[in-house]
Parts: sequence; C-alpha cells; structure tokens
Amino acid sequence: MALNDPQQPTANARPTLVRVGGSAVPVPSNGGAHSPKRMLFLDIVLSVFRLNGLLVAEGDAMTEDLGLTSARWKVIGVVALSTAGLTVPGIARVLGQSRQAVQRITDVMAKDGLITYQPNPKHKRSVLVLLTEEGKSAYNALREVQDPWAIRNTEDIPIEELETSLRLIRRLIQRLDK
Amino acid sequence: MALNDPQQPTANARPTLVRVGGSAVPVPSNGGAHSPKRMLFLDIVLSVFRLNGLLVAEGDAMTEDLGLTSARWKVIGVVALSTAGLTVPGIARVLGQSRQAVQRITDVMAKDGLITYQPNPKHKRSVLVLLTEEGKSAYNALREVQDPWAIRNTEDIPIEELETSLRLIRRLIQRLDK
DNA sequence: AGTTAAATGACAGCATGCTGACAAAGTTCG
DNA sequence: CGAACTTTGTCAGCATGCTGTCATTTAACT
Repeated sequence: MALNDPQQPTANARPTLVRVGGSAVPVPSNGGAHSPKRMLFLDIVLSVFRLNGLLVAEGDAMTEDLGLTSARWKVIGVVALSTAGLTVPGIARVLGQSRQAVQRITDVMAKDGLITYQPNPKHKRSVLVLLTEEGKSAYNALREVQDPWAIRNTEDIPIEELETSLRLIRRLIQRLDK
Repeated sequence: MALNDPQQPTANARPTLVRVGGSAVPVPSNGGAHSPKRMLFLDIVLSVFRLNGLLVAEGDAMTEDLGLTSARWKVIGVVALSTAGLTVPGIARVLGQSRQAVQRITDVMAKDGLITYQPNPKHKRSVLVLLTEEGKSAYNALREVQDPWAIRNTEDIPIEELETSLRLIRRLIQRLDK
C-alpha cells in the first residue's frame, strides 16, 4: 500500500489530504527487509508534520475574532499562568522556542495592548511580561472557545488512547530535546 | 500541576524544555469545572507543536550532509514512490500542503540537480517531477540514515503504543482536514 | 460546440520559527 | 576585586508554509 498517485485536485491553497487510509511512508519496492517499526515511526513523523499544520490553521481560525493567533495564545497562555510575570526568555524556555521568536510575538502583542512590559527588580534590561486587562479578557475568551473545541475533538475518543498518545509524544520530545 | 516559572536559562537560540514532567496546559486557578479531556487534548496540541519543531530540527541535522532538509525529503520521498512521476500539485496533495510551498521547494531542488521537470503528456503546462540520478542516490542515502534513526527512537517503545498514537493522530488529521 | 467550473503556474505578501553575531547586564569563581 | 562565562536585548538573514490574485489550461456540463 504505497502512495497512490493522487487524483483529487487542488483548487488554490489548501489541498485535500489524499492519503486517506493508507500508509504515507515509503514502502520498499525492492525486497529490502524493513522493520515495521521503521515504517510506523516515519508515518508518525509525517503525520505529526501534517497535524501540526492543521492545528495551527485551526487554532488561527478559531481565535481570529479575539485578535489572537496560535503563536499568540501559546504566549498568552503561559503568561496567564505566571503569578509574578515572566521574562521573554522565560516564556521561550517554557514553550521550547527561541527567545528571538518569542520576542517578536510579544513586541506585536504589546503594541496591540494585550501585554505590557514591566520593570524587573531582578534585572535591569530583562523586563517582565504581564497581561493587560485586554489581555486577560482575551485569555478568558480564549478559554471559552478552546474548551468546546477540545471537547468536540475528543468526545468519541477513549481517554486511555489520549493518554497513551500524549505519553509517546512526550517521550519523543524528551529524547529529541537533549 | 501548572507551569512552573522556568529557571533554566537560554544561551542563544535553542532553549531547553522546562516543562519536564508536568502538564503544559492551563489549569483553572479559579474553581471552574474542567474536563480532564480538555486539558489532555490541549496538552497534546502543545506537545505536537513542540514535537514538530524538534522533528524538523532533527530531520534537518540528520540529512544536511546529503544536501537535504526536512522539507526536501518530504518531497523526495513522495517522488521516489511514484512510478510515472508526479505534478507539483500532486505532491502537494499527498503531503497536504499548498502547491505554492511545494513549488518553491521543487524549484530549488531542480536547481540543485536532485529532480528534473519532464513534459507531461496529459497537460501542457503542468510538468512531471522525476528524480535525477543524484536525487535517487540522495534518496537511498536518506533511507540509510532514516532507518537507524527510526529504530533508535522506537526500540524501547511497544509497537501497540506506536499504533495507538498513529491512529489518534490520523483521526485528528481526518477531522481537521475537512 | 460552447459555456462554465476547476486546476495550474507564477508572482507577491505575510506569519512563524530558526540561526548567527555583538554589546550590555548578570553570575561564578579564583 | 577582577576575569571569565552565561544570559539577555537587538538586529539581520534565512527557511518553510500560508493566503491572495490573475492569466491560462483542462475538465465538466448542458
């Protein structure tokens, strides 16, 4: 069940997934002996790529009315949970991203009035990021959209399956994040 | 519990993941009743974001000696499996990406001599993408690095766990890819 | 056949994330 | 205290992926 040459067409931007049921991973056309785990793993990798793209798109669409994007609610979620504020590199550490990437997001969010930079008693240059009132209400609104979304996407999936998958993903993260 | 304010510092670009064991998802500090599935799902979402980034980095590093990147071996893998060649939108459909994104990758790969554009008997403008000899050997070399990598990352993980996770990821993809 | 819709190529713009580099602030340690 | 290392802010460049638009080709339909 290798990849079938796709038939379904692409209108403009977002095409439709072709690989509906079959494997999306190279299957040896020669007689090579290949561990099923290899194919399974590579299939998981490609699927994670795909799912990531879809989640970003979905997350953007879901929260665009709130003036948020996926990149933004990642930040806003982290900041909302910190009691005393976080520095930009601190947010980056939590999210596992580069501080430069986070910096750019926070700069725009500050300009949009979602967050503010406050003086940091422990550091002269490294300021603290806090939510403004507008940011807090955006966070609350975010929660109100995210909740039903999460429920909707998992209602027919047994919790054990979710836990198993999260455990695997975490394991892979831990391994790759050396 | 919730996110701890991170302590580990960030040198320049790639920080270290702080959230070592705990949940990465907002836990209601108010007394709101929240489905455990919600937190589970959002944790999965954030973990997929993180894993995606790590996989891209890992995939780039692993194949940079071959003149490949993650984006390129996604394409090369698809093309290698097609018998009669694929059009650019065809590759995009298989990968679930925009044809424009694929077009740019293939243009560079053609310039680098990994693939060639061949006339398409079925279409005057939409050419077929085929691997050059260099592309084929790159694909073979790719397989030789990917194989041990896949094995290495899954050797201590039961196959059922991999299958369960892949099934969940596929389910989510199918649901979001409407 | 002729009209209409869909698919494709090509170009442009934008968002997100990464890395590298350098100066300034903070920390460690002899 | 002072030197060496680390962390941070900042600027720059690059890769990947998305969307929008428009002209052209192909397919579908009446």
